[in-house]
Amino acid sequence: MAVTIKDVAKAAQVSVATVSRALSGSDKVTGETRRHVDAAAARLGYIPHEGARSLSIRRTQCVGVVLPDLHGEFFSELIRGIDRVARAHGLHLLLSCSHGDAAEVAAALRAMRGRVDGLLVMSPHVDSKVLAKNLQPTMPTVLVNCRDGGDRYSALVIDNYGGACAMVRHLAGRGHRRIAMIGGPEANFDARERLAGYNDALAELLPGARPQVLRGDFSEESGYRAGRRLASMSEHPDAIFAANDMMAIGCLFALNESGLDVPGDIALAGFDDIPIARYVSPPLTTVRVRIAEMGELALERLVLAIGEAGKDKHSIQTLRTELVVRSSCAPHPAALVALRPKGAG
Amino acid sequence: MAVTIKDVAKAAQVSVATVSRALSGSDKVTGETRRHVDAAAARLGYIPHEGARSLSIRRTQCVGVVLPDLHGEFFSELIRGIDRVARAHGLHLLLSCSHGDAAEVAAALRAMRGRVDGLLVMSPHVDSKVLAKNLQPTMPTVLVNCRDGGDRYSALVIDNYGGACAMVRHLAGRGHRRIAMIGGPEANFDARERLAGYNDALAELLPGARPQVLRGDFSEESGYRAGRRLASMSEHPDAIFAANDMMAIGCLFALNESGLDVPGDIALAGFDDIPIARYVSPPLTTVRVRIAEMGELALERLVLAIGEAGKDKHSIQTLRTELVVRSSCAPHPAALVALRPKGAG
DNA sequence: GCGGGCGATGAAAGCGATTACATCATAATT
DNA sequence: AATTATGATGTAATCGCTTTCATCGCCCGC
Repeated sequence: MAVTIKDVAKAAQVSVATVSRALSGSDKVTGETRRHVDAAAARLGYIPHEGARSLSIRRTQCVGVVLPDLHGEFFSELIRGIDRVARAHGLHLLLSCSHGDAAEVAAALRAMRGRVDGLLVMSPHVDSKVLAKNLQPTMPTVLVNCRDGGDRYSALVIDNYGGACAMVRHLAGRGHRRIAMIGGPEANFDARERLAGYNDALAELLPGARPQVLRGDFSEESGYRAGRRLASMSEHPDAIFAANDMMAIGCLFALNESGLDVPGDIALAGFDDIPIARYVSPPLTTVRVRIAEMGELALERLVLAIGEAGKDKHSIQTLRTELVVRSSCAPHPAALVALRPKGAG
Repeated sequence: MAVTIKDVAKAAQVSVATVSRALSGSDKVTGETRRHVDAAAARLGYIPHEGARSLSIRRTQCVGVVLPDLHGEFFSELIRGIDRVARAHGLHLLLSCSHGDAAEVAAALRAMRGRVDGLLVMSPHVDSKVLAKNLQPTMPTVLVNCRDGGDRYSALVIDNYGGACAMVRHLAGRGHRRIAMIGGPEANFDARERLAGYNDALAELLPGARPQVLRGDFSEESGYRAGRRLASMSEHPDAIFAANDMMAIGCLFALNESGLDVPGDIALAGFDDIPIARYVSPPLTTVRVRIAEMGELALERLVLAIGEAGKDKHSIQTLRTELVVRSSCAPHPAALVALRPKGAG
């Protein structure tokens, strides 16, 4: 068995209480005693048992993070933001991912009990009932990117709707009329909001245009399939708005394979602004979500909630998005003629 | 305070021991008692305190993961692999990152004591002394991608040397003679090995050629700078081998900006095969490191070590790399002529 | 010289679980 | 019917630490 505080006490010929006091910063111990204890601890290679410590002080210095998945840049960025704040507050991260399964979310939440001081939960597909059932009511919790927590939890949500509207406005502004969308998974909260933004903006800006939505699931593969279908249509759209960047990229490859040039023949836009978006060619016009920042804000919020311990306000904070114009969406040829009759470029 | 096992015991009118037995699977409790206890637990919304449980059973079902950073795809992939195995074994992940600082590594390691059953440490820059000093000797530990652990720890390393040799061989085989390298950080273990592979393979395959190495630090930015310098040379190399993909991509942009065509004017290769490598244009020829697989293997190894508890063999396992040929490295024009005098497409 | 205050230390009671061991009723054995 | 085996339950120790409270010198002022 590893060396415990008792061993140190014995070695230093003092009581465990004194060892505890001596090691945990300056309480009231003589300088000499402290040196004695420190020496003994060092000699034995004593490392405090944080688990026991947590149990005793009822504080773990850990926060739990429950994510739907770990695949891809989105989560990488999110975790990075979370980590940044965690380290600033001396918190450790207990990571769990649910793979989209409600039962796994439940298991993860329960497993966190007694291990963490607070919880960051992102699960765009579970309702608050699951949370209520598997979370102690006193556990400080911040929901990331799902509004379903109702008034029981604080939440941080992306302005998916506004971002989608902005993109449609941008495309329409460039003269595109037939704007198709590749949607995300039906059950996904973000996907639904983005779709709603698309539909509403389209109805408002181009009253005549009929929305055209292809189903996708946020994967590159599904974007590719959608791209094939769009390319094979007798009359393809002017512009394609994919509900996330990975699908946009899949779509891009499909279009290229079909001999369609982006942005020459067709405009293409995504959502998220994952790092890859800058690197594909043409670079992707997209809606930037400051993912790392979302992680930061979420944890800041949680730290606050932990501090307030119960007297928590349950705010919902919306994260603004930002249109990032790159070269995958050129103005529509017709619009070009209309706007610049002299034919620049 | 949250509801504890005592509350359940009181509610079910049995002892805490019985509650414990009833809830933790079928020990020896009457069916009726069990139902009673279950009902009480459900009614109170009891969720066991895993921290206390861990202390008692001396098992946390957690493994600690100490990484140098969380930025980028490499770690994302690594964590994904780790997670896959963790979930298969019912383990949770305690994540910590050291930002390259030895003191932070030390702090992270100490903070893990009593919280985890084993440790996965990746820190290409700290030596084994830091580990020895801040780790209880009994803590099962697997080092990822640093060989410095000596015989005290098990380790998993990438075959950086072999991969670099293979790439040089590939480039030389395509007729390139003046092959430059953009190196990684000097202190980094991987970077040194890749450089060694480059030097040795070059010496062996092209005895006349003088190695040309530019300093980089694995960042896209540093690759960009190196690319500018290479492009501005009076006589630029035939081929550039970057020590990782991000630098290769930075370099690619610099070359394009300078009016050099890849692969027309110059061949470009990377190392790692991060997902982006497929998406840039031209797609990047690179050395694939199965990063997720490395995470998986590392944790598998750790799980084994935890099981064996002390009687651990301290193996060093090398992870093979794999040449991935894409279109960023065309045959050298001279070689083309030499090999295919008829001038095939 | 003596009681009070004070500051350092130790003893012991938690924190919330598990589990060895004791207990006690009931079933089985002779 | 007496005794033992059996099996469910309770009691209490334990995990490694913190912290309250009691104790015990020691110094001070009167």
